[in-house]
Amino acid sequence: MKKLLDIISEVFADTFASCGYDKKYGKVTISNRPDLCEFQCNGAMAAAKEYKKAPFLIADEIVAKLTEDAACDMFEKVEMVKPGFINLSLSQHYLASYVNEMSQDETLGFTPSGEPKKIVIDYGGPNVAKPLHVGHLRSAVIGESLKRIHRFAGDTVIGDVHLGDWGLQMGLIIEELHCQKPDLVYFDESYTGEYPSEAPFTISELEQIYPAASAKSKEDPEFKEKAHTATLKLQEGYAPYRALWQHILNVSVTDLKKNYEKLNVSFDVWKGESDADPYIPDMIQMFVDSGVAHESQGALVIDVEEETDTKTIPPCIVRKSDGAALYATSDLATIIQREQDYKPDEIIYVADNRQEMHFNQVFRVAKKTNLCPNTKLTFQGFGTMNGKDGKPFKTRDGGVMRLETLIQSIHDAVYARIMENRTVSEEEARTVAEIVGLSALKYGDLSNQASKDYIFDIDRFASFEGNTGPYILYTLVRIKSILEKYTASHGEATFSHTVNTKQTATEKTLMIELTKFNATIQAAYDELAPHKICAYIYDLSNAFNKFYHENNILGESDPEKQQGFIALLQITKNVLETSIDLLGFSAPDRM
RNA sequence: GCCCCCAUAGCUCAAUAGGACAGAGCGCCGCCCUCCUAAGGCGGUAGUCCCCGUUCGAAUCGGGGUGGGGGCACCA
Repeated sequence: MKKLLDIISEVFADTFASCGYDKKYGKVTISNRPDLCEFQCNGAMAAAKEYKKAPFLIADEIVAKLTEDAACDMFEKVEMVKPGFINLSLSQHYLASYVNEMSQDETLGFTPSGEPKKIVIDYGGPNVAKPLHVGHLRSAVIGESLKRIHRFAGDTVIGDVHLGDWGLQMGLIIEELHCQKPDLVYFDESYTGEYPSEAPFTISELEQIYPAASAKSKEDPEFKEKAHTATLKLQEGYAPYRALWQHILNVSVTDLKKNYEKLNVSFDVWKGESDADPYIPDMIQMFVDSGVAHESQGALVIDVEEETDTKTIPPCIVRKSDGAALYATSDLATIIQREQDYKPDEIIYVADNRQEMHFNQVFRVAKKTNLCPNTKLTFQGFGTMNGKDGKPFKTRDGGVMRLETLIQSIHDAVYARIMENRTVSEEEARTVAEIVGLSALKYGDLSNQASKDYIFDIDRFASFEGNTGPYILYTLVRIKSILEKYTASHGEATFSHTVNTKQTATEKTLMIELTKFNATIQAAYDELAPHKICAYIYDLSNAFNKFYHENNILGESDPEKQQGFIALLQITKNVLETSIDLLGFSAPDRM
């Protein structure tokens, strides 16, 4: 479905053209003065520059032309104001027909502007054997939303968790296991049998093994050396270590999946750095053969400076002086792997802002060496999650908070709020608290621009008042409740109503708000900006609540008018539900 | 030292092409529940870090400052 603003803009563009002006000045926008009008066109003022003519004269011409044209039944009002604004109000029957059409559409009137693409979204980046902490939250929450928005727009999306499952950390764990459980068959070099299918450790053991190993390696050079050797053996394919590594991976991934599930975050593929490893030798060889790479201080590097740079961007190191691969190597090899496996049109990396230069380097190397000539590489950085003091979010004692702990505290806060003045069973309150808590957490994060730092304030996010997830859910629950009551007395078959062609003020405002859905989703899609969806559903919820207060829906005596109300509630519910799904959470039936 | 990002009401965030009077929420002060969930609605309070410039018009663009965060090759 065409966006309402585009339809109106076309009418205006034609009018500008027929008056002898460039079509481009016909652009119509949402009014920023709702007290004066619903939509506005400022083109006359922009055109005044080009045509050296007073803006109000141009605007007058346009208004006059528009008023005599038939298209004018679209509008209730078209008028010129002061310097050269053209103010519009939409006619009620036109608005109603637009909303009705929208409600019949599977995607609620949203038709993506471009061709469907294939996209890989790289979000997550957890390390195996380490619990998720708050630093993983934003990547997961933002990435998940972007994935859903792209899918809604018809794109094929592959969400990849991109595990940190390779490198020295694995050697450290293996070596520490060696110390703690030397009798395991994996450490018996004479062992020739099958390796057990059961992992020789639990997730909680694993979680304590890594920090122990990491600490030990800092104090004990001999241990570090052994870990290094173990890493090397693993990477060379030494069977017992490979078997052990597989166990570490399995145990860890099972646990990670469980935790991501709590966040309503899921990945299509669980690939990791290890999957890129096989591509590294050939890639390095290609870098050398093609002459783009050169040696510098013992390392193999590729220059990525460009003439237009305002800042110096250092060469990208693709091989350390000891011959080992590093972060950039792995990311480059991953691009090759993705090209081979998926041939994506675009790869979007959702990562901390601090990694911007790293990705900049990687992207430039990839383009320079033709790893992915037809693939757009996008870095979507996100800011730091700070505590109320404005400094990076920490636990009371200054440590890194586990994600589980954070989620639990949100649940508790919401649970307490529900129990405060409700008499639902404790059990129901628990279930509802999880759903509502997730909305608090995700909405709190996503309502901010991704690239900016934000302050994580659990009390504010979990509040049921103001611009919060729970407030949105509350509005949705209220609509559901009314529809349920209506259905109980009128039966299911009554849901084919259409919205009213004569509207009260708040009813019309609500409808206009609904028409903005497709443009909002388009903007969120184009700009990778879930916060625009948050802002939209907050406005929509407010519009609904005002309508709700002005009109008694179930008590309406005119059955036709009431049916119109019900239709309006239906579509409002659909838009809200669809929107929160794009953000990655859902609503309970009651709260 | 060099470079990048950020700066909007007491606090947390918006602002769709450079457009009209910079919008919300929290907080604070009033008013509204015999009525579909008052978890709400209505009204009041208060702001673009500073200076200069471009423009009919600047939070937005340019120049200069101040303050905060971050990055500057073998960590990820």
